[in-house]
Amino acid sequence: MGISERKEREKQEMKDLIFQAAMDLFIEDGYEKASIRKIADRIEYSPATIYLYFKDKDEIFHAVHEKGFELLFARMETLAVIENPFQRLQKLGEIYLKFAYDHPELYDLMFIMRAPMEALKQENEDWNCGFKAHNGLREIVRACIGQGDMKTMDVDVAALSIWSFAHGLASLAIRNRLKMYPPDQLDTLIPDSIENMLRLFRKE
Amino acid sequence: MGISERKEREKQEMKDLIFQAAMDLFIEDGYEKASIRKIADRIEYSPATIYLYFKDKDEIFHAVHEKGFELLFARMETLAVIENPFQRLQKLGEIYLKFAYDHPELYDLMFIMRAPMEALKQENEDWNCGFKAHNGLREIVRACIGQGDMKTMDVDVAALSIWSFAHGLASLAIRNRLKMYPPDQLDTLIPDSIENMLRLFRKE
DNA sequence: CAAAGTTAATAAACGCTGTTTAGTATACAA
DNA sequence: TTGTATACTAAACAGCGTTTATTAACTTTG
Repeated sequence: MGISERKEREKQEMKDLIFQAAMDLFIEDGYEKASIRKIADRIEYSPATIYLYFKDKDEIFHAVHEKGFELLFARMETLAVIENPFQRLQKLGEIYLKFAYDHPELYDLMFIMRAPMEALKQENEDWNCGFKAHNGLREIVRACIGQGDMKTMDVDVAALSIWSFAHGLASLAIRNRLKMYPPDQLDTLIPDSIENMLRLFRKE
Repeated sequence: MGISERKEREKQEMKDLIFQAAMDLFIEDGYEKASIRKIADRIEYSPATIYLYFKDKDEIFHAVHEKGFELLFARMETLAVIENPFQRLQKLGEIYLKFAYDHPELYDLMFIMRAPMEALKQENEDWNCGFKAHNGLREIVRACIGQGDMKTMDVDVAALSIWSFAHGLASLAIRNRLKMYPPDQLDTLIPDSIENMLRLFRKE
């Protein structure tokens, strides 16, 4: 009996359809504009139908947030070919901040907004994407210190510090808190700050 | 004729009343719960009355955000008596992060939420609180470098880096992105990270 | 003092939001 | 063909920020 398989498939296709509409609307106009009703409108179903496939809005945007991590991880794959751990760290920072610059709404959802974390809480799940990303950073930091490219310090301390710095920079920019610097000054100030920070962590 | 003065005074008192209700609700339950209708309820006026004293919700929460900066600046006054610039920087970091820990909702409004920045945009004003706070940091950094307590680097680069690090730490914690570290590990990891970061900036 | 003008306050509505409920078709199984 | 399970939705609920029209009170003027 292939009927239940087809139904399963159709259910997944519908879920994908909803997700894709949510993703598109979100990327286009941000979280505020991506309402359940507009998602429903776009796929030409009623709002109530959405709730047959997703528990609530948080769950939809948790899915979008996961897709964001997929995009970030895809960009990170280029790291594997870099031999030198410190160069890998440098490139990781570049990728991370470029991602925030290219997809501010996605970055916002992944690292600033509350919605996707609320979805985790309800399902009693771990923040696996976040764990994986942070673990990537930690392993690079470990290699840097092990190789003697980075000053001797606790791996977790270094990883948390570097992430905090990068996230601070990205989130201050995204949430419009860098008004004290004119845009053209920021264009040099931000790369300079990153370079300077790497210099401080580097050994010698 | 003292009538117009009295009216002026009453107008200000009403504005204060609304502001105080907004502040209390916000501190108690956060931004989501502090709706115009609940503010109106609390002071026993109709929601429409609020709009006679504030242009919109953003303007109310811009006022709350300014009050937050007042509280932060009050805490910063203890810095003046510290002679050594690097100790002043250390203390500033401590005050900044303690503030974020003590008043997460206020910190959120001041440095993460979009609402108060939207209010600025509409009035075409500058982010004076932010400018003032950042200038305080910059002057301390300038003194540190001038005195030879901090490694030689551009003042703006150092100030932006330190702020980004501190804000990154605070905002990751407030927006629940540090789940990869159990709370008791964070209790030591965060102070260690701050100490380590200061060590990296310190000369010698 | 009464009439006119000004101001403060609000009830009700508008157009949104996320979510739930009850009911209707349709597709499948017996 | 009949009965049941499934997919879907119209309508409603309860909330939101905000605006409009109206009332009530107070102040000024003739």
